[in-house]
Amino acid sequence: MNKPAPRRIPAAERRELMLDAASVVFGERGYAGATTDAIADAAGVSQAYVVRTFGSKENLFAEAATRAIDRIAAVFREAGTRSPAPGADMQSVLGRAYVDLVADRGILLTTMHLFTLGHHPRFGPLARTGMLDIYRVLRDEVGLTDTQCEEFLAKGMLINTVLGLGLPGIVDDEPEARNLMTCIFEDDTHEVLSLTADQEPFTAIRRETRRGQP
Amino acid sequence: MNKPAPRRIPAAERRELMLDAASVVFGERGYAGATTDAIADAAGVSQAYVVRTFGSKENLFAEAATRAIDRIAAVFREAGTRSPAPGADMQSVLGRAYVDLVADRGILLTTMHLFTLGHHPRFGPLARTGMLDIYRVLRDEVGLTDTQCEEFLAKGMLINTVLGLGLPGIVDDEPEARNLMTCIFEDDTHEVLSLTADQEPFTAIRRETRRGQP
DNA sequence: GTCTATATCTTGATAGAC
DNA sequence: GTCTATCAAGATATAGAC
Repeated sequence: MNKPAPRRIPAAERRELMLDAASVVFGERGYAGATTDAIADAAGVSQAYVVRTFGSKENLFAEAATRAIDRIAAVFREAGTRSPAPGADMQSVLGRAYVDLVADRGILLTTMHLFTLGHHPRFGPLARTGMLDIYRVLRDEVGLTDTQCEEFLAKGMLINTVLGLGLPGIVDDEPEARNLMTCIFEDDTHEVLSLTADQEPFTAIRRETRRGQP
Repeated sequence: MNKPAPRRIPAAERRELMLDAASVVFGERGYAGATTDAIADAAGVSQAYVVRTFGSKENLFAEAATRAIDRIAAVFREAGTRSPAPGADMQSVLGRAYVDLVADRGILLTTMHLFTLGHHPRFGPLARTGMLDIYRVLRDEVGLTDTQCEEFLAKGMLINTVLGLGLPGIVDDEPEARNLMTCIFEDDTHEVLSLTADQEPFTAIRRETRRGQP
C-alpha cells in the first residue's frame, strides 16, 4: 500500500530507467509539453531526483534525443550491412528495420519532436545534425542513391507522423484510417497494428496535486 | 516611441491578424511551447486581448489548426481541378501547389505540430480527421491512386520536417544540407530557398518582464 | 542516492478602467 | 474594443533531511 517495493537498484540502472521514461513521455508530449513530474512518475522516482540526475530538463531532453538519433542510425547501419546484396531490395530490408523501430515508439516520436525544434538555440543544431547524420548513414554506409534516400526518409517521416497521430488506434472505427495504414505498411500492417495495440487513445492527463494518489 | 501607430482597425480584421500571428508562432514552437504573450506580441495587441478574443489558448490553437488544414485541403483541391489531364503528371502539379504552400510556412508547420498531438483529448481527434480529410481530397477529388497518395503524403511530411528543422537556413554552411534540399526539391530548390530566406536561425526567445520593451 | 519540502518564475486567464 | 494590472496554478530547480 506504500512505496511499491523499494528494491535496491543501482543508480546507473535507475538512470537508464529515467531515460526510457523520458523517451516515452517526450515522445508523447514533446519537449515543451512534457513535465519532469510526468517523467519521474513514469520512472517511479521523485521529480526532484530526475532534475538532480540530469541537471535540468533541457539536459535530459538533449540526452534522450541524442540517444534516439543514435539508436536509429545504428539500426539502419546494421540493417545495411546485414544484407549482402547492395542495391536491389535494400529498401525493403530497411523497411523491416523501420518496422522494428516502431516497437519502441518513444524513439521515433522523440526524434520527430526533436525535428520540430529547429528554432531552438540548443536543440535546433542538434536536430539538424541528427537528420544529416541519418542521411549520411543511408547514403554513405548503406549505399542508397540520393533518390532512394529521399524516398526512404519521406516514408519514414510519414510513418512517424501517423504514429504521432495515433492512427493505429482508430483503424477499427475509421475505415479510411485502416485504408491509409494498409497503404503505408502493406504486408507489415498487421504487425505494426499489434505493436501499437497498447496505445490508448490518449494517456489521461494527470491531475494530482503532485506525486502519487491524491 | 509609444504605441507604434494606433490606427483604427476593425475588430474582424484584427482577429485575422491574431490568427495569422498564431499560425506563425504555433508553427515555430508548437502548441505547448507557444505562449499567448508571444502571439499577442506578433500581432501587436495585448496578451489579455488575445485570450479574450478566442476564449482560451486552446480555442485559438483549434481555430488556427483547423484553418491550416482547410487551407491545405483547398490548395490541393484546386490544383487537382486545374490540370485537365487526370493521372499522368498530376503529381508534379500537386508538387507545385505544395511549394506554394511553403510560402506561408506557418500553415505547414502548425499542421505538423497538430499531427504530433495525437494523445491530446481535443486536438488528437482534430489531427486524425485532418489527416484523413487531406487523404480523401487527394484520393477522391484529385483522383490519385492509393500508392500515389502515400508517396505524395510522405514527401509532404518530409518537406514539413526539413522546414521545421530549419534546413534551408544552413545550406550555405553545410554542403550535405544543400544536397538533401536539392534532392527533395529538385528544380524548385532555388525558389524554396528564397521563400525561406527570411527564416532566421531561430527567433530569439523573448525575455522581457512582460509586454514590449523592458 | 533518493526523498520531502519549498522558493521562484512563467503563464493563462480574469477584472475592471478607458 | 482594447489595455493595464493582477491572480492563481503549474512547473523547474534548489535545499536539506534521511
